[in-house]
Amino acid sequence: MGRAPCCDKANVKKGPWSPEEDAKLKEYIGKFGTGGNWIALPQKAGLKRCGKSCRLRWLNYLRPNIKHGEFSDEEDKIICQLFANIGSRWSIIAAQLPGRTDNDIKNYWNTKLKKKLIGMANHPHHKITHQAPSTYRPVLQTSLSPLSSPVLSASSPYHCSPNALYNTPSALSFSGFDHQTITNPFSPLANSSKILHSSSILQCTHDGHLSSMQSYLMFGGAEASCSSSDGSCSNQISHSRDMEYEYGSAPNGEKKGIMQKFCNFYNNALEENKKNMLSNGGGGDEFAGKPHINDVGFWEDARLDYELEEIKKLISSSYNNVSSDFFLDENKTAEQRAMYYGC
DNA sequence: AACCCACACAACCGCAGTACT
DNA sequence: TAGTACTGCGGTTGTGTGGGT
Repeated sequence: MGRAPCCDKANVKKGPWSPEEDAKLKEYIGKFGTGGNWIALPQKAGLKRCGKSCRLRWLNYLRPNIKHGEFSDEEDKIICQLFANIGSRWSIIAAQLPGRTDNDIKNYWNTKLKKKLIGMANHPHHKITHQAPSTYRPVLQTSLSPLSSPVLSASSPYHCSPNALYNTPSALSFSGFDHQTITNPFSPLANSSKILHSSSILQCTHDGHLSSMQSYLMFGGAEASCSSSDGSCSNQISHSRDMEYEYGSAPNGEKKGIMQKFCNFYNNALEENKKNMLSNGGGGDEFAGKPHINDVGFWEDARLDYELEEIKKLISSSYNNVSSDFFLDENKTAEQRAMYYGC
């Protein structure tokens, strides 16, 4: 037996709110507050709405100091920074942006910001082969091969240690059921709602080439998090956890922070865009006026109420270690990984 | 002018967590 | 301790609108 519905579905109005309904709700809450009981509120306020609907309408639209309209560059930065670290925890992200709601930010991310970042990553000059030393991130380079290109053929010219195993990030996406094809994770296909996620074990041959040993498929959306309560995704995930992990740091032992990579990625995109602007004679610069991430105060003046460590603590039940387990973390989304790859 | 499509935003749905009895 | 009610959250869907053909 399922749980009781929160309201009588047959007798509640659905769909867009009318100005009259808005006024009623505003007036009632103005006089009496929510009373800590959203379920009872609509009846008291004379509204034929579900309590949840009233709550949403109030929180996302009617309550005072709600900010609507364009997001500022500053807000963009904060959203990107937090998303790269904590993922789609919109309520936590919203807590850093006064006047913005989680719903607002979620919509903004899904409709604009994500596309902007993916667009930056798709820039022909931003293939990570230009940015990542092939000696320690061979797999990442191949992950950005053109759509439908054969993946990791025996002649792949990447340097690696003989017999070392490499785990390809699970965010690498298949464009179809052909598991021999790995698509560019920045491609629109990787952004479609029904794609396959893959994870492969790759082995270095004695002559220093990579060969594919084993692949795993994961059904679900591009941002599959396998958070289903029935644990149906656990099989695929456990494979990843068992794999040897080879590229968590640079050969010199330097730890590459996620945000440092994202900053490099963002800045490179900015620089390339400027160069293109100059060579093309200007016009249509979507990044015009954007601050440089290395600029003094770029991040500093985006003061957050939560320090990163605090946020990590907040979400520790879901994420164990943001940086060192990045690729093994099945909760990382395609966009988060895209940021990592792109940097 | 009519139709189609893409986009942005609002709203809904279902689940998980928490408080209360 | 178990069951229930309620809230909050994140993912998804629905709807209105504007642009292109």
